[in-house]
Amino acid sequence: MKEITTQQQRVLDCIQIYINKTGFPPTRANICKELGFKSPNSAETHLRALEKKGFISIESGASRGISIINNEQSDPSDGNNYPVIGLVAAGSPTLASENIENKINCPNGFFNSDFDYFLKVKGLSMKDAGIMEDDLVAVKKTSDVKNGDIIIARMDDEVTIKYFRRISPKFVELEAANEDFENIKVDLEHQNFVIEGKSVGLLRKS
Amino acid sequence: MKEITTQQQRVLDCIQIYINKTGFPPTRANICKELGFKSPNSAETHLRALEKKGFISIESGASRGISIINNEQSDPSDGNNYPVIGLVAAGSPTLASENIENKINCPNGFFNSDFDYFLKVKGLSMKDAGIMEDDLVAVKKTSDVKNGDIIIARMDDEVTIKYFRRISPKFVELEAANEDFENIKVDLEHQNFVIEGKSVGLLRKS
DNA sequence: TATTATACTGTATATACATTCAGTATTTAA
DNA sequence: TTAAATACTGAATGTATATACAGTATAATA
Repeated sequence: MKEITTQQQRVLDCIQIYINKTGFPPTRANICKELGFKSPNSAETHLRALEKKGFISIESGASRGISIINNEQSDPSDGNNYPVIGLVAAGSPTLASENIENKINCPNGFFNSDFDYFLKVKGLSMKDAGIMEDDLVAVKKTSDVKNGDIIIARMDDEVTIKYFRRISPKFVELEAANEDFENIKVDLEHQNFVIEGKSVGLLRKS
Repeated sequence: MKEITTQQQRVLDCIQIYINKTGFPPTRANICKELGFKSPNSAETHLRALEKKGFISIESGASRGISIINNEQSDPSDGNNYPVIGLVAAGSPTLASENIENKINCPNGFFNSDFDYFLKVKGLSMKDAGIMEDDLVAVKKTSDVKNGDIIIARMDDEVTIKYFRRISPKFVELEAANEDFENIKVDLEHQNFVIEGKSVGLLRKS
């Protein structure tokens, strides 16, 4: 992160205040009015400078397409706000902001174990375990899992939620809770297999 | 705050998710793309309905001028305590202290609808709906239920959770979500039948 | 010394967007 | 049983908005 100038800071503050007031970012004209500029290009150049320095991102062509980049590393669970992450076929359920759909506030000790995020389930592969489409599974990040645990695993960029079963020192079986799905036998030596965490609870909002 | 429809809830969720992802609200076209509408007017009318009902505000003429109105009055630190009531074969799920197993603290607006208590489920009659033994169903006390709703009903002191279906003015059918259970046909004129409430969410603590 | 970044005014324009109008169909209240 | 609300498609339009281009001026590099 490079040095920010006084004027750029004023523009950045102006954007934040505008969002707080209205709920959406300002246009170039809005910024000009707030800060007394007489040309939209004044705002434009400041925005480009702020983007270049990494303080904001600008979506090309989109009106009001400004978003402030938050460099607070503290996030994932700030206070008791837990991120909701969509389960997509490809890509890992990282806590990167582009994967976070929203956040849910939970009191301390809401589930029997602490947890790190909610995973929004796609598909019905665990329906016999009572896990349905769009259910939110409370996931604790850990690789310490036991037979019968419901785990979130990643194989070659594909993320799945399944029952865990160790069948030999070098083999693991992932069992679906749905007779329409076949079990997956994982060769730990020759396959790219990562245990992201395990389910410690479930939330359904309907 | 008036009742929100399913489609309006989808639009509202879509807006929130879009803001969380991008940092700014969607256009009508964005909403159409997300939800599969083919005309921007589909989004427009939903937005007007949501505005009329007080869920959002729209700034006239401004692009992306949508902001979600947050009316959670109480601060997050002191959510409400909701009683957990055991579903027992006999006896009604009243809020009498002898029926309350414990209490669970939930922030306001935790589920999409407000609710009155958690019902601890016994048995697997609703397993195909993803409701398993010992699950906690968030129950809203109401008799205003539609076909397909999951309701909590009482017949002659026996409390059950089932799908609701009105089959004629004088008959109601209670459908289990489990092929091992038979549907129950209720004669409204000659049977003692009370709708205690409906399910608006679910919580599983394992 | 030439170059780059900062900090503006002012004009212009393609397009992104809100918004209206005209339909169709279904469901729900009065 | 008429009216209103819901839930859409499809087309049209004025304007809100991003963004490029042409300047001017100062301070900070290299």
